[in-house]
Amino acid sequence: MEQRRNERAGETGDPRENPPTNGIIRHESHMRKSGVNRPGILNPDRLGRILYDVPCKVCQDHSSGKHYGIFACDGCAGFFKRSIRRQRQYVCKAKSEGRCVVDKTHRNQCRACRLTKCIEAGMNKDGENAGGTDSRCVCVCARAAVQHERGPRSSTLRRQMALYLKEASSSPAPAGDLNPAPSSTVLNLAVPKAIPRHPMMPAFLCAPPPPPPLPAFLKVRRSLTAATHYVDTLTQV
Amino acid sequence: MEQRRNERAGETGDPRENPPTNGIIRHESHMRKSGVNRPGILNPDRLGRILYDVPCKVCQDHSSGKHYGIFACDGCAGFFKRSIRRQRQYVCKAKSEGRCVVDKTHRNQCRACRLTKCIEAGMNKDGENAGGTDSRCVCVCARAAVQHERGPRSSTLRRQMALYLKEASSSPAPAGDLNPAPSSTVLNLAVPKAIPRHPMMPAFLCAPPPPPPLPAFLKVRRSLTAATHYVDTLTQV
DNA sequence: GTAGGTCAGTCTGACCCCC
DNA sequence: GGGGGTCAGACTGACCTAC
Ligand SMILES: [Zn+2]
Ligand SMILES: [Zn+2]
Ligand SMILES: [Zn+2]
Ligand SMILES: [Zn+2]
Repeated sequence: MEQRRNERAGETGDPRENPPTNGIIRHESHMRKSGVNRPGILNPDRLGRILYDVPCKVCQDHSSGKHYGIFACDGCAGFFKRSIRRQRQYVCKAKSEGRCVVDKTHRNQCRACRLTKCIEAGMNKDGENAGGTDSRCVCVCARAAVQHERGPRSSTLRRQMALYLKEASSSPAPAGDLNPAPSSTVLNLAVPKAIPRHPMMPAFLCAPPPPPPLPAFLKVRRSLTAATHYVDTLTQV
Repeated sequence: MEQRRNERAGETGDPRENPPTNGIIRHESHMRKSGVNRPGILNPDRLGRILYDVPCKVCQDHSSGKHYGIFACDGCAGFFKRSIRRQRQYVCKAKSEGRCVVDKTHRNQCRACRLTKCIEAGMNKDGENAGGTDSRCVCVCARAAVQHERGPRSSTLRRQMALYLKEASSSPAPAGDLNPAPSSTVLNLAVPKAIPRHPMMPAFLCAPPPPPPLPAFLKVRRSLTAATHYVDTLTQV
């Protein structure tokens, strides 16, 4: 039988035609976010983050300081980080191959050209010795030496741990019946099993792939972003 | 002070360069999905859904039957539905304005041209009397008469209801202290308040915008998709 | 001050239910 | 058979913490 899904190849993501609602709303949405009480959202001390007079060297949007060696906006910085981290290989699909416009309005039209421009503009994973000339090979060739990851923040870990402990203590048994007692599961947190894991990856975040009694916080809302990266790294190394 | 976020305008979403992992994995991911036990995932009776010999009239991908009047793939059908439903207005950003290639590999490059091609190919919101000639105006002009929405499926409502009842009965008080007793909240489910709501929208899914004691299932995993539509509709009518 | 982390918001398309 | 709903997976960028 044909496996249709295997044929797929394209892009996926967010190429904003309708970006998230503006900041004010985001602010509010943060305030009433599920349970987590985020500390310093929209910290007044940091409202001057954006350098309105210094353009992003990649897309000419307002920059937010230097990123990877050049003045860049949050968008391009994040894009570059993700691309390197996940070792993305983009392909320009335009007819005029590799000549797509990369400015604030078009930067999400072609990832290949955006990344190329990032590199040409001098972005460098080391954040130094950039300049714009021969700083190539950051993403494509083997020299890419992916940037170091730090794993979840301590605050995140604390929050997830708290959440897990709370759940473990409240619900006697998840649902099934062949589950080990939750108490033993709690212990497992501190006693990492022999699961191969990324060095930066806190042990208890390495979910045992098969077993059913998954700790709840491994299915965090929807942002397994970090965890996903680790998996990528693991499988690719 | 400048409200930077207000300036934003672009696209956001999934323009697949790295689409979700193939079907087999999706299948498995469904099987071990959080709590929900989805009934007939990958139903063997429906594996013949795809018409491998009939191309999508929009992008030439394999079609899955007629959608909105023409043979179309799931992607184009979904794209058309979302565009109409949310009354999206796309703008072609290419230099050769409005002449972007729309095929399987390029269909996510330009939403404006994809929608245009959907319409030109004869897609019609009524799903009938199409043909490809004068069936325009489906999205831009007033004749668009957005398709009718049905609201969440009964099965979904049942699931969410069950989930909510379970939560309400287990956890004594969410976390705060000025929350009304959960029991009263349960009652609110059956006794819709005077909140203006979409006719298709089950009353208890109309979250009271300001109050803190939000029923848990209003923050369902991440798929408020349907609910979002309703909000859109509400504000736009 | 910049590196890396977080996560709400948005989109895509395979797959499902139901008339 | 096709309409509409579902939702995992993927991405973006504003904002945050930490070194
Ligand atoms: Zn930029
Ligand atoms: Zn390009
Ligand atoms: Zn198509
Ligand atoms: Zn176009």
